[in-house]
Amino acid sequence: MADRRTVIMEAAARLIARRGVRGLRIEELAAEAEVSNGLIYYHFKDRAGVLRATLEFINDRAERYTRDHVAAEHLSDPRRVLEQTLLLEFQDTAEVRENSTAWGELRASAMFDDLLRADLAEATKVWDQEVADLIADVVPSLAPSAALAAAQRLTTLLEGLSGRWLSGGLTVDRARELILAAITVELTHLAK
Amino acid sequence: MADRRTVIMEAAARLIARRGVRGLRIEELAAEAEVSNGLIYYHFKDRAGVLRATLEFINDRAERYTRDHVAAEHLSDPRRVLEQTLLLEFQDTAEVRENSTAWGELRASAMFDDLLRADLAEATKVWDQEVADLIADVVPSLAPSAALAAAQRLTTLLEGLSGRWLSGGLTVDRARELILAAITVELTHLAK
DNA sequence: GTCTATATTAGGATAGAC
DNA sequence: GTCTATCCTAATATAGAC
Repeated sequence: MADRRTVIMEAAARLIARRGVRGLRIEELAAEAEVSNGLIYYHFKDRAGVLRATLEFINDRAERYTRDHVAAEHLSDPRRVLEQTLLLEFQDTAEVRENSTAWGELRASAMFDDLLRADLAEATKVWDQEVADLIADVVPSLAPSAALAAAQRLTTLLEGLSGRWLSGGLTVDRARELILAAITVELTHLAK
Repeated sequence: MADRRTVIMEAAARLIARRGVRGLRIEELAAEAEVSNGLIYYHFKDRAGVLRATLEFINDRAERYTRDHVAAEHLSDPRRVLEQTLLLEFQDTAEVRENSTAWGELRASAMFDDLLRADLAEATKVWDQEVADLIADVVPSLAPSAALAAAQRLTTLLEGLSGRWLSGGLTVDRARELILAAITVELTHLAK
Protein backbone atom coordinates (compact mmCIF):
# COMPACT_ATOMS: atom_id res chain seq x y z
CA MET A 1 0.00 0.00 0.00
CA ALA A 2 1.20 3.44 -0.90
CA ASP A 3 2.48 5.67 1.87
CA ARG A 4 0.99 9.09 2.50
CA ARG A 5 3.76 10.88 0.67
CA THR A 6 2.94 8.91 -2.47
CA VAL A 7 -0.78 9.42 -1.96
CA ILE A 8 -0.16 13.15 -1.93
CA MET A 9 1.85 13.04 -5.14
CA GLU A 10 -0.79 10.94 -6.85
CA ALA A 11 -3.44 13.42 -5.80
CA ALA A 12 -1.24 16.27 -6.99
CA ALA A 13 -0.87 14.59 -10.39
CA ARG A 14 -4.65 14.32 -10.71
CA LEU A 15 -5.09 17.91 -9.64
CA ILE A 16 -2.43 19.22 -12.01
CA ALA A 17 -4.22 17.46 -14.86
CA ARG A 18 -7.44 19.15 -13.76
CA ARG A 19 -6.28 22.64 -12.78
CA GLY A 20 -2.76 22.99 -14.05
CA VAL A 21 0.47 23.54 -12.17
CA ARG A 22 -0.38 27.14 -11.49
CA GLY A 23 -3.88 26.24 -10.33
CA LEU A 24 -2.69 23.82 -7.68
CA ARG A 25 -3.84 24.94 -4.22
CA ILE A 26 -2.41 23.38 -1.09
CA GLU A 27 -5.79 23.26 0.62
CA GLU A 28 -7.40 21.63 -2.40
CA LEU A 29 -4.55 19.16 -2.58
CA ALA A 30 -5.07 18.22 1.05
CA ALA A 31 -8.76 17.57 0.34
CA GLU A 32 -8.03 15.52 -2.77
CA ALA A 33 -5.46 13.42 -0.95
CA GLU A 34 -7.70 13.20 2.12
CA VAL A 35 -4.98 14.39 4.45
CA SER A 36 -4.63 17.53 6.49
CA ASN A 37 -3.17 20.75 5.26
CA GLY A 38 -0.29 20.48 7.68
CA LEU A 39 0.78 17.01 6.61
CA ILE A 40 1.75 18.31 3.20
CA TYR A 41 4.25 20.63 4.84
CA TYR A 42 5.53 17.75 6.91
CA HIS A 43 6.36 15.73 3.77
CA PHE A 44 7.42 18.58 1.52
CA LYS A 45 9.32 21.75 2.24
CA ASP A 46 6.86 24.07 0.51
CA ARG A 47 4.56 24.36 -2.49
CA ALA A 48 7.51 24.35 -4.90
CA GLY A 49 8.76 21.18 -3.25
CA VAL A 50 5.42 19.46 -3.85
CA LEU A 51 5.61 20.50 -7.49
CA ARG A 52 9.18 19.32 -7.98
CA ALA A 53 8.49 15.94 -6.41
CA THR A 54 5.25 15.46 -8.32
CA LEU A 55 6.75 16.35 -11.68
CA GLU A 56 9.54 13.85 -11.04
CA PHE A 57 6.98 11.28 -9.96
CA ILE A 58 4.97 11.77 -13.14
CA ASN A 59 8.10 11.59 -15.24
CA ASP A 60 9.17 8.28 -13.71
CA ARG A 61 5.74 6.77 -14.33
CA ALA A 62 5.84 7.98 -17.93
CA GLU A 63 9.26 6.49 -18.61
CA ARG A 64 8.08 3.22 -17.17
CA TYR A 65 5.00 2.97 -19.34
CA THR A 66 6.89 3.95 -22.49
CA ARG A 67 9.49 1.25 -21.86
CA ASP A 68 6.89 -1.33 -20.90
CA HIS A 69 4.56 -0.74 -23.81
CA VAL A 70 7.22 -0.86 -26.50
CA ALA A 71 8.80 -3.92 -24.87
CA ALA A 72 5.44 -5.68 -24.35
CA GLU A 73 4.64 -5.61 -28.03
CA HIS A 74 8.20 -6.80 -28.93
CA LEU A 75 7.99 -5.16 -32.33
CA SER A 76 10.56 -6.10 -34.93
CA ASP A 77 9.59 -3.68 -37.70
CA PRO A 78 11.42 -0.40 -36.99
CA ARG A 79 8.66 1.64 -38.57
CA ARG A 80 6.11 0.10 -36.21
CA VAL A 81 8.36 0.95 -33.29
CA LEU A 82 8.47 4.58 -34.41
CA GLU A 83 4.71 4.69 -34.88
CA GLN A 84 3.89 3.05 -31.57
CA THR A 85 6.31 5.24 -29.66
CA LEU A 86 4.69 8.42 -30.92
CA LEU A 87 1.13 7.06 -30.65
CA LEU A 88 1.68 6.29 -26.97
CA GLU A 89 1.13 9.95 -26.18
CA PHE A 90 -2.40 9.84 -27.48
CA GLN A 91 -4.44 7.62 -25.23
CA ASP A 92 -7.32 8.81 -23.15
CA THR A 93 -6.12 7.31 -19.89
CA ALA A 94 -5.56 9.16 -16.64
CA GLU A 95 -1.85 8.41 -16.70
CA VAL A 96 -1.22 9.72 -20.22
CA ARG A 97 -3.42 12.74 -19.67
CA GLU A 98 -1.64 13.59 -16.45
CA ASN A 99 1.72 13.21 -18.11
CA SER A 100 0.87 15.24 -21.19
CA THR A 101 -0.75 17.96 -19.14
CA ALA A 102 2.28 18.20 -16.91
CA TRP A 103 4.55 18.41 -19.93
CA GLY A 104 2.45 21.15 -21.49
CA GLU A 105 2.37 23.05 -18.23
CA LEU A 106 6.09 22.69 -17.87
CA ARG A 107 6.64 24.17 -21.30
CA ALA A 108 4.15 26.97 -20.64
CA SER A 109 5.83 27.77 -17.34
CA ALA A 110 9.27 27.70 -18.91
CA MET A 111 8.21 30.63 -21.09
CA PHE A 112 8.28 32.83 -17.99
CA ASP A 113 10.71 31.03 -15.74
CA ASP A 114 14.38 30.96 -16.62
CA LEU A 115 15.14 28.23 -14.11
CA LEU A 116 12.97 25.72 -15.94
CA ARG A 117 14.27 26.51 -19.41
CA ALA A 118 17.56 24.66 -19.16
CA ASP A 119 16.04 21.43 -17.78
CA LEU A 120 13.28 21.46 -20.35
CA ALA A 121 15.66 22.14 -23.23
CA GLU A 122 17.79 19.21 -22.14
CA ALA A 123 14.82 16.82 -21.85
CA THR A 124 13.61 17.94 -25.26
CA LYS A 125 17.02 17.35 -26.80
CA VAL A 126 17.15 13.79 -25.44
CA TRP A 127 13.64 13.02 -26.70
CA ASP A 128 14.39 14.45 -30.17
CA GLN A 129 17.52 12.35 -30.45
CA GLU A 130 15.69 9.18 -29.42
CA VAL A 131 13.17 9.73 -32.18
CA ALA A 132 15.95 10.58 -34.63
CA ASP A 133 17.52 7.21 -33.82
CA LEU A 134 14.23 5.43 -34.46
CA ILE A 135 13.99 7.18 -37.83
CA ALA A 136 17.55 6.17 -38.64
CA ASP A 137 16.54 2.56 -37.99
CA VAL A 138 13.84 2.88 -40.62
CA VAL A 139 16.01 4.70 -43.18
CA PRO A 140 19.57 3.55 -42.39
CA SER A 141 21.29 5.51 -45.15
CA LEU A 142 20.11 8.85 -43.72
CA ALA A 143 22.44 11.70 -42.75
CA PRO A 144 22.21 12.36 -38.98
CA SER A 145 21.20 15.98 -39.47
CA ALA A 146 18.34 14.99 -41.78
CA ALA A 147 17.12 12.38 -39.28
CA LEU A 148 17.23 14.97 -36.50
CA ALA A 149 15.33 17.56 -38.52
CA ALA A 150 12.60 15.04 -39.35
CA ALA A 151 12.50 13.95 -35.71
CA GLN A 152 12.10 17.55 -34.57
CA ARG A 153 9.24 18.10 -36.96
CA LEU A 154 7.52 14.98 -35.61
CA THR A 155 8.10 15.60 -31.89
CA THR A 156 7.14 19.24 -32.23
CA LEU A 157 4.01 18.30 -34.16
CA LEU A 158 3.29 15.83 -31.38
CA GLU A 159 3.52 18.58 -28.78
CA GLY A 160 1.21 20.75 -30.82
CA LEU A 161 -1.29 17.93 -31.24
CA SER A 162 -1.12 17.20 -27.57
CA GLY A 163 -1.89 20.83 -26.80
CA ARG A 164 -4.85 20.85 -29.11
CA TRP A 165 -6.13 17.56 -27.78
CA LEU A 166 -5.98 18.67 -24.15
CA SER A 167 -7.56 22.03 -24.89
CA GLY A 168 -10.44 20.38 -26.70
CA GLY A 169 -9.47 21.34 -30.25
CA LEU A 170 -8.97 17.78 -31.43
CA THR A 171 -10.15 14.27 -30.55
CA VAL A 172 -7.55 11.66 -29.62
CA ASP A 173 -8.48 9.75 -32.75
CA ARG A 174 -7.91 12.72 -35.01
CA ALA A 175 -4.58 13.36 -33.31
CA ARG A 176 -3.56 9.74 -33.93
CA GLU A 177 -4.56 10.01 -37.58
CA LEU A 178 -2.56 13.18 -38.06
CA ILE A 179 0.62 11.91 -36.44
CA LEU A 180 0.45 8.65 -38.43
CA ALA A 181 -0.06 10.59 -41.64
CA ALA A 182 2.85 12.87 -40.77
CA ILE A 183 5.09 9.84 -40.26
CA THR A 184 4.09 8.54 -43.67
CA VAL A 185 4.69 11.90 -45.31
CA GLU A 186 8.10 12.27 -43.68
CA LEU A 187 9.25 8.73 -44.45
CA THR A 188 8.13 8.79 -48.08
CA HIS A 189 10.00 12.03 -48.47
CA LEU A 190 13.16 10.68 -46.87
CA ALA A 191 13.02 7.53 -48.99
CA LYS A 192 12.70 9.47 -52.26
CA MET B 1 -2.37 59.71 -28.86
CA ALA B 2 -3.66 56.60 -27.19
CA ASP B 3 -6.12 57.00 -24.34
CA ARG B 4 -5.41 55.56 -20.93
CA ARG B 5 -7.56 52.52 -21.53
CA THR B 6 -5.42 51.61 -24.53
CA VAL B 7 -2.23 52.39 -22.65
CA ILE B 8 -3.30 49.90 -20.02
CA MET B 9 -3.99 47.19 -22.60
CA GLU B 10 -0.66 47.79 -24.30
CA ALA B 11 1.08 47.48 -20.96
CA ALA B 12 -0.90 44.32 -20.21
CA ALA B 13 0.20 42.83 -23.55
CA ARG B 14 3.84 43.48 -22.68
CA LEU B 15 3.38 42.04 -19.23
CA ILE B 16 1.59 38.94 -20.47
CA ALA B 17 4.50 38.31 -22.83
CA ARG B 18 6.86 38.66 -19.87
CA ARG B 19 4.98 36.90 -17.09
CA GLY B 20 2.09 35.04 -18.69
CA VAL B 21 -1.64 35.47 -18.26
CA ARG B 22 -1.58 33.83 -14.88
CA GLY B 23 1.39 35.90 -13.75
CA LEU B 24 -0.30 39.22 -14.48
CA ARG B 25 -0.63 41.30 -11.29
CA ILE B 26 -2.83 44.36 -11.15
CA GLU B 27 -0.30 46.35 -9.18
CA GLU B 28 2.49 45.48 -11.57
CA LEU B 29 0.23 46.38 -14.47
CA ALA B 30 -0.45 49.77 -12.92
CA ALA B 31 3.29 50.38 -12.61
CA GLU B 32 4.00 49.26 -16.19
CA ALA B 33 1.21 51.46 -17.55
CA GLU B 34 2.25 54.30 -15.25
CA VAL B 35 -1.24 54.75 -13.89
CA SER B 36 -2.70 54.16 -10.48
CA ASN B 37 -4.04 50.89 -9.24
CA GLY B 38 -7.53 52.29 -8.98
CA LEU B 39 -7.68 53.52 -12.56
CA ILE B 40 -7.54 49.97 -13.82
CA TYR B 41 -10.74 49.22 -11.94
CA TYR B 42 -12.30 52.35 -13.35
CA HIS B 43 -11.70 51.18 -16.94
CA PHE B 44 -12.24 47.47 -16.42
CA LYS B 45 -14.66 45.61 -14.21
CA ASP B 46 -12.10 43.29 -12.66
CA ARG B 47 -8.95 41.32 -13.40
CA ALA B 48 -10.79 38.97 -15.76
CA GLY B 49 -12.13 42.00 -17.62
CA VAL B 50 -8.60 43.30 -18.17
CA LEU B 51 -7.63 39.92 -19.54
CA ARG B 52 -10.59 39.62 -21.89
CA ALA B 53 -10.07 43.09 -23.30
CA THR B 54 -6.33 42.62 -23.70
CA LEU B 55 -6.62 39.29 -25.45
CA GLU B 56 -9.08 40.82 -27.89
CA PHE B 57 -6.77 43.79 -28.34
CA ILE B 58 -3.82 41.51 -29.12
CA ASN B 59 -5.92 39.48 -31.51
CA ASP B 60 -6.98 42.55 -33.48
CA ARG B 61 -3.39 43.74 -33.78
CA ALA B 62 -2.34 40.29 -35.01
CA GLU B 63 -5.01 40.15 -37.68
CA ARG B 64 -3.97 43.55 -38.86
CA TYR B 65 -0.29 42.73 -39.23
CA THR B 66 -1.01 39.42 -40.97
CA ARG B 67 -3.24 41.18 -43.50
CA ASP B 68 -0.81 44.05 -43.95
CA HIS B 69 2.31 41.98 -44.40
CA VAL B 70 0.86 39.60 -46.97
CA ALA B 71 -0.71 42.52 -48.83
CA ALA B 72 2.46 44.64 -48.67
CA GLU B 73 4.53 42.03 -50.47
CA HIS B 74 1.77 41.51 -53.09
CA LEU B 75 2.91 37.98 -53.78
CA SER B 76 1.60 36.22 -56.85
CA ASP B 77 3.06 32.75 -56.32
CA PRO B 78 0.60 30.84 -54.09
CA ARG B 79 3.37 28.80 -52.55
CA ARG B 80 5.15 31.97 -51.47
CA VAL B 81 1.93 33.22 -49.91
CA LEU B 82 1.64 30.00 -47.91
CA GLU B 83 5.26 30.21 -46.80
CA GLN B 84 5.14 33.87 -45.84
CA THR B 85 1.89 33.47 -43.94
CA LEU B 86 3.33 30.73 -41.75
CA LEU B 87 6.72 32.40 -41.39
CA LEU B 88 5.08 35.54 -40.05
CA GLU B 89 4.73 33.83 -36.69
CA PHE B 90 8.47 33.52 -36.32
CA GLN B 91 9.92 36.98 -35.97
CA ASP B 92 11.65 38.26 -32.91
CA THR B 93 9.64 41.46 -32.59
CA ALA B 94 7.68 42.58 -29.55
CA GLU B 95 4.37 42.36 -31.39
CA VAL B 96 4.85 38.80 -32.65
CA ARG B 97 6.22 37.65 -29.33
CA GLU B 98 3.30 39.17 -27.47
CA ASN B 99 0.84 37.62 -29.85
CA SER B 100 2.41 34.16 -29.81
CA THR B 101 2.77 34.20 -26.06
CA ALA B 102 -0.83 35.19 -25.62
CA TRP B 103 -1.93 32.44 -27.98
CA GLY B 104 0.13 29.86 -26.12
CA GLU B 105 -1.21 31.07 -22.80
CA LEU B 106 -4.73 30.97 -24.14
CA ARG B 107 -4.30 27.37 -25.18
CA ALA B 108 -2.67 26.45 -21.89
CA SER B 109 -5.48 28.12 -19.96
CA ALA B 110 -8.13 26.44 -22.09
CA MET B 111 -6.89 23.11 -20.78
CA PHE B 112 -8.34 24.00 -17.40
CA ASP B 113 -11.06 26.44 -18.27
CA ASP B 114 -14.17 25.25 -20.08
CA LEU B 115 -15.27 28.78 -20.92
CA LEU B 116 -12.24 29.38 -23.09
CA ARG B 117 -12.39 26.07 -24.95
CA ALA B 118 -15.23 26.95 -27.32
CA ASP B 119 -13.75 30.29 -28.41
CA LEU B 120 -10.35 28.79 -28.91
CA ALA B 121 -11.68 25.82 -30.87
CA GLU B 122 -13.54 28.18 -33.17
CA ALA B 123 -10.52 30.42 -33.77
CA THR B 124 -8.41 27.34 -34.48
CA LYS B 125 -10.93 26.03 -36.98
CA VAL B 126 -10.95 29.31 -38.88
CA TRP B 127 -7.16 29.45 -38.97
CA ASP B 128 -6.89 25.81 -40.15
CA GLN B 129 -9.35 26.47 -42.95
CA GLU B 130 -7.50 29.58 -44.09
CA VAL B 131 -4.30 27.58 -44.41
CA ALA B 132 -6.17 24.75 -46.14
CA ASP B 133 -7.37 27.28 -48.72
CA LEU B 134 -3.81 28.49 -49.29
CA ILE B 135 -2.72 24.89 -49.82
CA ALA B 136 -5.58 24.35 -52.27
CA ASP B 137 -4.28 27.35 -54.22
CA VAL B 138 -0.92 25.62 -54.57
CA VAL B 139 -2.34 22.19 -55.43
CA PRO B 140 -5.71 22.93 -57.04
CA SER B 141 -6.68 19.32 -57.76
CA LEU B 142 -6.62 18.43 -54.05
CA ALA B 143 -9.57 16.93 -52.17
CA PRO B 144 -10.76 19.35 -49.44
CA SER B 145 -10.25 16.79 -46.67
CA ALA B 146 -6.65 16.19 -47.76
CA ALA B 147 -5.96 19.92 -47.84
CA LEU B 148 -7.43 20.30 -44.38
CA ALA B 149 -5.39 17.43 -42.96
CA ALA B 150 -2.18 18.88 -44.38
CA ALA B 151 -3.16 22.32 -43.06
CA GLN B 152 -3.75 20.90 -39.59
CA ARG B 153 -0.38 19.23 -39.58
CA LEU B 154 1.25 22.52 -40.53
CA THR B 155 -0.65 24.81 -38.14
CA THR B 156 -0.23 22.35 -35.30
CA LEU B 157 3.47 22.03 -36.03
CA LEU B 158 3.59 25.82 -36.03
CA GLU B 159 2.04 25.94 -32.56
CA GLY B 160 4.53 23.37 -31.34
CA LEU B 161 7.44 25.30 -32.83
CA SER B 162 6.14 28.48 -31.33
CA GLY B 163 6.00 26.82 -27.90
CA ARG B 164 9.55 25.57 -28.21
CA TRP B 165 10.79 28.90 -29.46
CA LEU B 166 9.24 30.86 -26.60
CA SER B 167 10.41 28.38 -23.98
CA GLY B 168 13.96 28.57 -25.28
CA GLY B 169 14.11 25.14 -26.94
CA LEU B 170 14.65 26.50 -30.43
CA THR B 171 15.99 29.62 -32.12
CA VAL B 172 13.69 31.59 -34.42
CA ASP B 173 15.92 30.65 -37.33
CA ARG B 174 15.69 26.96 -36.60
CA ALA B 175 11.91 27.25 -36.29
CA ARG B 176 11.77 28.97 -39.69
CA GLU B 177 13.91 26.25 -41.23
CA LEU B 178 11.72 23.50 -39.84
CA ILE B 179 8.42 25.03 -40.94
CA LEU B 180 9.78 25.69 -44.44
CA ALA B 181 11.05 22.13 -44.68
CA ALA B 182 7.69 20.83 -43.47
CA ILE B 183 5.93 22.81 -46.20
CA THR B 184 8.24 21.28 -48.78
CA VAL B 185 7.71 17.78 -47.42
CA GLU B 186 3.93 18.19 -47.40
CA LEU B 187 3.71 19.73 -50.85
CA THR B 188 5.99 17.17 -52.49
CA HIS B 189 3.85 14.47 -50.95
CA LEU B 190 0.59 16.02 -52.12
CA ALA B 191 1.97 16.51 -55.62
CA LYS B 192 3.05 12.88 -55.96
C1' DG C 1 -10.84 60.45 -15.05
C1' DT C 2 -7.43 59.90 -11.93
C1' DC C 3 -5.27 59.37 -7.46
C1' DT C 4 -4.37 57.75 -2.44
C1' DA C 5 -5.62 55.10 1.10
C1' DT C 6 -7.78 51.15 2.85
C1' DA C 7 -10.77 47.01 3.16
C1' DT C 8 -11.15 42.16 1.96
C1' DT C 9 -9.86 37.75 0.76
C1' DA C 10 -7.27 33.97 -0.67
C1' DG C 11 -3.76 31.11 -0.06
C1' DG C 12 0.83 29.70 1.65
C1' DA C 13 2.98 28.56 5.73
C1' DT C 14 3.83 27.57 10.92
C1' DA C 15 2.95 26.19 15.94
C1' DG C 16 1.66 23.08 19.01
C1' DA C 17 -1.33 19.23 20.64
C1' DC C 18 -1.79 14.40 20.20
C1' DG D 1 3.18 11.10 11.46
C1' DT D 2 -0.87 13.45 11.57
C1' DC D 3 -4.25 16.89 12.89
C1' DT D 4 -6.36 21.59 14.23
C1' DA D 5 -5.94 26.12 14.67
C1' DT D 6 -3.88 30.24 13.40
C1' DC D 7 -0.75 33.56 11.35
C1' DC D 8 1.08 36.32 7.58
C1' DT D 9 1.60 38.10 3.19
C1' DA D 10 0.40 39.11 -1.35
C1' DA D 11 -2.97 40.44 -4.35
C1' DT D 12 -7.66 41.82 -5.62
C1' DA D 13 -10.93 45.17 -5.07
C1' DT D 14 -13.45 49.43 -3.14
C1' DA D 15 -14.19 54.23 -1.09
C1' DG D 16 -13.71 58.73 -1.28
C1' DA D 17 -10.97 62.96 -2.24
C1' DC D 18 -9.68 65.88 -6.02
